[in-house]
Amino acid sequence: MSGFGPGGPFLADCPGRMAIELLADKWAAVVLYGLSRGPVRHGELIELIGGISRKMLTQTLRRLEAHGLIRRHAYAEAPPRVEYELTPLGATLIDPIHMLTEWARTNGDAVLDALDSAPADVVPSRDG
Amino acid sequence: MSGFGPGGPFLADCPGRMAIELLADKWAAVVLYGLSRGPVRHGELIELIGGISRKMLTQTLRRLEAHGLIRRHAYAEAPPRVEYELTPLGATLIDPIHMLTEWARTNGDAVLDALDSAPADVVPSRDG
DNA sequence: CAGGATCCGCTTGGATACTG
DNA sequence: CAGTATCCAAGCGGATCCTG
Repeated sequence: MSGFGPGGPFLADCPGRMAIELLADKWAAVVLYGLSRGPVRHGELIELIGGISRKMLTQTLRRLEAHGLIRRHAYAEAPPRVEYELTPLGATLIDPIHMLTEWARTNGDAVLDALDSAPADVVPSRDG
Repeated sequence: MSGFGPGGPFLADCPGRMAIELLADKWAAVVLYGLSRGPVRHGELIELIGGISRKMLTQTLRRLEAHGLIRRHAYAEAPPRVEYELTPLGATLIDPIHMLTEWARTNGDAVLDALDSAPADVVPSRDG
């Protein structure tokens, strides 16, 4: 990160931004985490994750694949079977993601508590 | 996370999702990181981050404030001065975010390398 | 300087239907 | 089953103008 020296921008153009933008995606981290135990099929991921459409899943998988984080393996069978798995590079992201989930287990209640005493016009999906 | 037992969805409805969605935002993590050294003014954040519009910054700040991660302090002066700082709760998120930046420093090149040999129709802003 | 209000283009993302 | 293509509504996000 090159730290932030007084006066200069420290956040733009640093590699950390790439990691942030990689996960600044509704589904990227969730999909990666879903693959953390081993190869999973397309349909399995749909059920596993819950709430994601096939379109978004495919789109997310393609993106992660392009970034070298996952690998796609299509079997020439009928009916077709396609499995996705983490690459060694992708596997290194599991720890940071896991830290986030750990954080949530510890501080999740505090966040929900804060949301209760919030104006509610900033947070789209609370009660509705 | 309650692990994932065979058969049931493991990702929906777990507190980890909240943390993911909290940071699954183009600017949330970046703003938090920008505040990690102490109170910063609105205008300073604009220059510090680089690329964010005032509208998005304000919006992001409001959201983080609603989640109890940052605190807003407006001084009754002329010209107006408003500073933002992490709450103790928000400060606990710095470590996980820092892990991501560390990951990027280590694996950033590998990701960029993978992007080079990618179809390029999946990754919006590479060369253009 | 901080930030609300408005307008508007563009992207996001779901639903559906179709291919292999 | 896995994936694409098309349509379309909703929201994001920038530019601009205005207030305190």
